[in-house]
Amino acid sequence: MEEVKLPTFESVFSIDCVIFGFEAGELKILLIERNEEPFKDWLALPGYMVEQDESIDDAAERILYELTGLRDLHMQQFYTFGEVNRHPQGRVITVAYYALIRINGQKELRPVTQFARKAIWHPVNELPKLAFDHSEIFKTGFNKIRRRLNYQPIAFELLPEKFTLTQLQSLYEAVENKKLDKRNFRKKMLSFGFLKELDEKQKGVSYRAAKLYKFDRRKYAKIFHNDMNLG
Amino acid sequence: MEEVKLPTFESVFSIDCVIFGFEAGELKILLIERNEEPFKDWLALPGYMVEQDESIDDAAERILYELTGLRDLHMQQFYTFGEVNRHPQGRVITVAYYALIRINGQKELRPVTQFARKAIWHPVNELPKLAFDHSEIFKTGFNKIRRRLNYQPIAFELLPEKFTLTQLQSLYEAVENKKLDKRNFRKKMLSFGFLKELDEKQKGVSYRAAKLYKFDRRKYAKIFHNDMNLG
DNA sequence: AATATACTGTGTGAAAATTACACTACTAAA
DNA sequence: TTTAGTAGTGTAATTTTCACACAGTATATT
Repeated sequence: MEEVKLPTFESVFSIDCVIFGFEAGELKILLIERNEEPFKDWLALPGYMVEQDESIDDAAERILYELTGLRDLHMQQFYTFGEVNRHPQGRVITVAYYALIRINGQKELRPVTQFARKAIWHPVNELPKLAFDHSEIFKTGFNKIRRRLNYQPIAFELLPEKFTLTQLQSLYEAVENKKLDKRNFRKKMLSFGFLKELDEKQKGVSYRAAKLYKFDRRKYAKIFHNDMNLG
Repeated sequence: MEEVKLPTFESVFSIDCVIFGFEAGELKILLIERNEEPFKDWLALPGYMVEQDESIDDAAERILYELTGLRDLHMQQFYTFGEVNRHPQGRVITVAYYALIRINGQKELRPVTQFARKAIWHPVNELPKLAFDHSEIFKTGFNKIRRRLNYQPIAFELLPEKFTLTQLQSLYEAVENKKLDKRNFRKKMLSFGFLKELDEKQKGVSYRAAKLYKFDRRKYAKIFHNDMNLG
């Protein structure tokens, strides 16, 4: 980082977002390329300051939109980072949020402020060093969703609306970073009863097309008041 | 609440603590009686502002000590509350922490600031309305430890160092609010292998004394890298 | 010393869940 | 029509969970 004189400020709150996506069998997160000091040109989590008159949940939505152009995802707070010197310009306590979304080739990622030069999807495996303590924030968030995957229906937010069981399995394998047994996985998933088999098949593959399924949110809610146990 | 003119302030961070204790088969939390506006004379969670030059973890320790006289407990952050109007005097975002401790009859609870008149243990079942949004904070914290009880060895922080299996069971029953089967509970607990049977028995009971056990932190760490599954 | 009281400590069988494991069926492309 | 590549399926062994009841023992009471 260059030596530049920067203004300092008193206590402020900020938000940082860890947004997961799944594409080509690979788990990715959304990063921005910073266009301002400090850490100009570095990759960072989308994050910015909370305004006086907005709740932190609202701030998270706004900030993500401004830095990446993404809207209307259900973000969820997961941890607050409050070390004294985590930000070089002053005291900044940041509340970290995560969300999981379908990566949508056509939906363009376009920051609406100058603060981010661009937003990109980056595989979680080969992450470079990120600005501030963002590497740590990412790691904490990844552990969080890794655990939540097994008792909350978050996998379906990462997949297209219609998906094959193999896609679902490969998502679990990517997050848990281990191979699962195909027959056992399918048996268990279907036994929950919240997957709806469609009268449709996968298109555009050069081999036997698989059946498509949908996640049935209503059935899920009926069956589980809270948890599913994929332990 | 009375109509009093109060100063306002800009953004500040605060900490609120949800401290659980277990006594006489009952789960309790630590509350203070406020001695200052707003919510003077109300019961509240121990909580106060974070200073400029302390991390939030440090602040949590300091604040708990100042308001209750308690020290050296391992608190853990669990959620951050950031609604705009949660505090009548200005914008206050609060990071909530929990801890579980042995209630120790002889250890006196004595606030070291005038801000709290006194600190008391209150059963979690019949909680009155608390100051600010503290009822909500408590509820969130209680749900958190209810879940964590099943995959982290937190129960042992609430019990005396030497405890009987029946005491352990009644703690689980209090937190989960349901009866458990004695034989199955003991079988499963012992099967983990981290309870050390002592050559000692319960004292001062007017019936057959039960064996005492200790939680063996070293064995626990060896056996579980992370989790135990009491599902 | 006998008796009442109150909790401790223990085992088994049935049911359910988890695991390991391998081949045929199908589709598209060559 | 052949090839390449994934889809889709069942069973048996093992492990885990669950339901369930009574004799043993320390103390207090008479």
